[in-house]
Amino acid sequence: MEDFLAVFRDRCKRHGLAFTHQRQVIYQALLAAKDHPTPEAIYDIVRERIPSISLGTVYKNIKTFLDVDMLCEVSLHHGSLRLDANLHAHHHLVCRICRSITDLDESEMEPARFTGKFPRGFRVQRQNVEIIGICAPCAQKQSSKKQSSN
Amino acid sequence: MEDFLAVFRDRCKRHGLAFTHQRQVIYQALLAAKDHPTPEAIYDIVRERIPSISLGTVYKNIKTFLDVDMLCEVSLHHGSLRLDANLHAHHHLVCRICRSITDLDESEMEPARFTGKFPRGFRVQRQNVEIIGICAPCAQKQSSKKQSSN
DNA sequence: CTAGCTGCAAAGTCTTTGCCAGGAA
DNA sequence: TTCCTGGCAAAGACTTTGCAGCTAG
Repeated sequence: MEDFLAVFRDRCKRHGLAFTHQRQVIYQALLAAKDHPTPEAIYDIVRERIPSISLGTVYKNIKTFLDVDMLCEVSLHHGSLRLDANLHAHHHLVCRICRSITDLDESEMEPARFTGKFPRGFRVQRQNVEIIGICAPCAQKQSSKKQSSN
Repeated sequence: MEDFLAVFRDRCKRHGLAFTHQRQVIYQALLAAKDHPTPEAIYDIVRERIPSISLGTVYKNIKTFLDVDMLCEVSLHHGSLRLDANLHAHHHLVCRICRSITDLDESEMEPARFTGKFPRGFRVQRQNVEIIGICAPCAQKQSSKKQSSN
C-alpha cells in the first residue's frame, strides 16, 4: 500500500500531475479492478471512499491517465459504432491517433495461438487481431508538432 | 449490380426481412465502404440517393443487419469506455453476448505474424488479439432459450 | 389484409465542458 | 502566490424508442 502510494506519487510527478486524494483513489480502483471496468463502475467503487466525488471528476482523471499512458482503453473505437460488411476473416491495422482502420487480409496473417487454458465452457468462434501503431500522416504531424514546441 | 440485388433479396428472405428500397441502398453503401464507416457516414452516402431518409432508419437497419449477421461491428465495446490498467502486453477473451472481457496472459500466446506489407510509413507499436466467442453462462442461457421457443 | 418498415421527434445514454471555489506545489 | 483540480450543472455526441402512416408480402 505504501508502495502503491510511492509509485503513484512518482508517476504523477513524472507526468506533471498534482497528487490529489481523488486521483489516487481513482487510480487505485482502476488497478484493483480485474474486469476492465467502465467509468461508471469506477465511480461506484470510488464513491465508497469519497462519497462526495463527482462522475465528472472520474471522467476527467481517466482521460488524464489515458493521455499520459498510465492507463489504456480496451478498444480504440468506443466513441461510435464502426461497421464492417466484410464477413470474411480478416484483421485490422489501427492508428492510435486518428483511429483509422485498414484491413489486413487473413491469408497474409499467421494467426495467434493460445497455448494456455480458456475458462471452462467458453466456446471460441473467431479471433480478431489488431495491429496498433501510428499511421504515416499522423506520425508526420506528431513530429512536426514536437519540433515547433522545442 | 443485378447480382447484388439478387443476393441481397435472397439474404433478406432467408432472414425474414422485408426487401425495401432504403434497406437495399443502405446495405449497398455498407458493402461499398472500405473504411469501416460510422452510421453517420452511411447516412451521408445514402442521402445522396434517398434525400428523405432519416438517420433513425439507418440506425434501425444497421441494427437489423447486425442481428442477422449480415454485418459485424469492428469493436464489441463501442458502447462505453472500458479501461485496462494492466499495461503489460496481454490479450483478451471476449464474449459476444455479454461482452465480458477476460485477460489472457501474453506468455501463453504465440503472437500473430503478418507476412504481407503494411502501408508505407505505418509505425507498428503493439498488437492486440481478441479471441471472440460465447462464455459459459451466456451459452447456457442461449440454449435454454432455444429449447423454450421450440 | 397484415406484419413490418419509414420518417419524425422526443427521450435516453454516455461523455465533455465551463465555471468558480478550494487545494497542491 | 499560481496553477491545477474538484464539484456541479449544462451542453454535446451518439443511439434508441414510440408513434402514425405507408409498403411489401
